[in-house]
Amino acid sequence: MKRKSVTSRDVAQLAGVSQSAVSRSFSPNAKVSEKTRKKVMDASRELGYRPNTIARSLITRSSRTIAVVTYSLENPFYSSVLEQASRFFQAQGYHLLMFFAPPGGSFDAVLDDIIRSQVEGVLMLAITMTQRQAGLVDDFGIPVVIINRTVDYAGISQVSSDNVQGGYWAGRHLASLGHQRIAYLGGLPDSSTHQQREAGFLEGLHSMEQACSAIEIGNYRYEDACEATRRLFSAPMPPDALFAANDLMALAAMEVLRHEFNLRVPRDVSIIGFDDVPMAAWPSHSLTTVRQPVDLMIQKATELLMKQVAQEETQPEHLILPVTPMLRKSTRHHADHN
Amino acid sequence: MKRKSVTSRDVAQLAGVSQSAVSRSFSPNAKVSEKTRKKVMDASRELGYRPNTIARSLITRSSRTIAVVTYSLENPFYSSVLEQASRFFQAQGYHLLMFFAPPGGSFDAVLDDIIRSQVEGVLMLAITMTQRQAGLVDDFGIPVVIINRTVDYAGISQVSSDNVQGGYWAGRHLASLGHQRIAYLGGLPDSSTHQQREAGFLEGLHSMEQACSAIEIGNYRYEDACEATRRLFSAPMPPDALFAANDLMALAAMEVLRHEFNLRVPRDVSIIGFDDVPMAAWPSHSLTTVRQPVDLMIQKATELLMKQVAQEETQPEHLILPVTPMLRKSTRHHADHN
DNA sequence: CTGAAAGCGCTAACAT
DNA sequence: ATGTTAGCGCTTTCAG
Repeated sequence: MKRKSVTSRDVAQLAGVSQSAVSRSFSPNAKVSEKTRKKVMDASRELGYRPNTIARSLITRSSRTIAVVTYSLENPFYSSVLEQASRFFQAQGYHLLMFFAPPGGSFDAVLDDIIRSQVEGVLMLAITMTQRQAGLVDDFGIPVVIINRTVDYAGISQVSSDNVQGGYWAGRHLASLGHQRIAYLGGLPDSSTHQQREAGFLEGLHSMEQACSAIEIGNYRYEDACEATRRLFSAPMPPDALFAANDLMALAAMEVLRHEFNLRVPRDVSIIGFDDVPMAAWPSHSLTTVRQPVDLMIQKATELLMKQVAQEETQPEHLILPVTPMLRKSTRHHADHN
Repeated sequence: MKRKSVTSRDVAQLAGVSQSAVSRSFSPNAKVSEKTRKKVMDASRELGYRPNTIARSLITRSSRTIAVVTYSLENPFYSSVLEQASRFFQAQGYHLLMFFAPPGGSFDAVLDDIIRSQVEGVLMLAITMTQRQAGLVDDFGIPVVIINRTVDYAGISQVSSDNVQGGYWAGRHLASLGHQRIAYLGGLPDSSTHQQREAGFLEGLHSMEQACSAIEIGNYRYEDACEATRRLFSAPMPPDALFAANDLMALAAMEVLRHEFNLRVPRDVSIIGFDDVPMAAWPSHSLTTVRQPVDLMIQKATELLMKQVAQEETQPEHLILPVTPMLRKSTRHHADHN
């Protein structure tokens, strides 16, 4: 039960070689004769030796560790990012160290924690940062890629999708369907995604000479979205169409409308979401939505981060990837409108 | 852009104290005068100094890191575990290091990786281990807690729920409803949860003098469960009731039955799931299921692991927590049966 | 209370 | 190709 602590010295002694020969034997591209390597490996096996990664990190100054920062994993989008990114980095000998930002959000303490931990890069999942905070991490010279949020600061890389365009399409589409009272179910008010989707949406409506009839906030969460939907549809003149800033909220609205207000979707109300989570395609929901290119976002973000970690001088990039409207059955068909 | 590398020596020099005074100033329970500590803190702030956690780990022999091992985060149950466990450990100055087991599953390489990384504990999420593998980690003297799986090995701690009892209830309940052709939609065949739920289910049916009419495997995954459901209900004598080994598969079955086979749930087919994920309670699904006490499982597992990490001599425990039947609308009411 | 000195386990020159 | 030596940045005796 006691912690074994077999060091390279122990192995060297047993194998009858120097300690550095042991070290070399465990380095992929070192110059060791097959004979010594074999002696070392045999001795290692016998003693159950494993190189101590921490000692290695101290001297090579590379922890082979990437920090992942997020507020929550409730949205499957982010657990998906986490899983894919982790597999990607793991394949290159890196590992992810988790940091959850406190709900309330004194994000600064987490930042401090991250810097102490000597990670070589930071992956931010949907973290809303101020320019000051972005500058703070940047000053430390540690590569950062932020996924699904933008911040008005050039020094760190950002990968997001075209939220404005997605919102614009949603607005125009609902208006083109002949809806007259079109509402917006917003996400976290401070988030760039919320703001951009809303801005695009309003512009889309405007381009069809319509305005937004009502706005409520669901904070990207299921329960909050249910509440917001109840408020929207308890009004004297309830909406006849709804754009939600993500799928989870769109689905929440659909549940509330169908089962509490006895409204039919899309007959009485059209709904559009954002993300295209797997569940959106389930036949029961068949949610019309704006697809974010999740896999591509993850791929770009991880590659970008890896590149910055590997090479000293790489310029930050701001990537905005295209979204795709997914027409399903939660919105009226054009022919339906009178 | 260059990596800053401010060391305690730099701070000491600026503050006009010794390097060890700096170290002491950053140790919570060290004996330093307020005066020196202040000098040190001021100098630290000026230089942007952060103690190097890696160097500290090397000497204290404690990485303050816990490994989390999982196959996938597709099931929200596990992202939930991850988030809650992470917050718990973070509050005590520990962080989680992610390890994803390869899909095919040469789990041994991951084990080696984990040992090298000098973590102080391991949290296994739904990892199916052989006795040999369990013994291997145990031999290293590193505390392990395995959540939602059992393995026939006493040396490591295990936290699961009463799968046998849950399956038993499902079997008896479906039989008591008057169903005649009751099928099982299984999870990963090798997993202890699958085996225990199935065993309990068959026993429950048996206690009502019924047998299981058909078994198909859905591997705990949505798509696989859809396929399995199609096979089950394409048979000449399709089931009139179904017990799925988790909610995700139960919901998949519900989608397929309603939208591909035009069957009504529960009128034509009763369905019972396992887990009680949030989605199960959505009115559209209203899935009758066996609730696992997720929060309690997480709490017990993290506390157990923390205890073992903190104290050398703690006995492994095998916890089996009680499950709760959640009667919703995917199963017939008793009065319905003729 | 504070500084000097000795490593933690390893890698990376530098000799040999 | 191998051994010797000098640290990586920090914590922790040990004197003073």
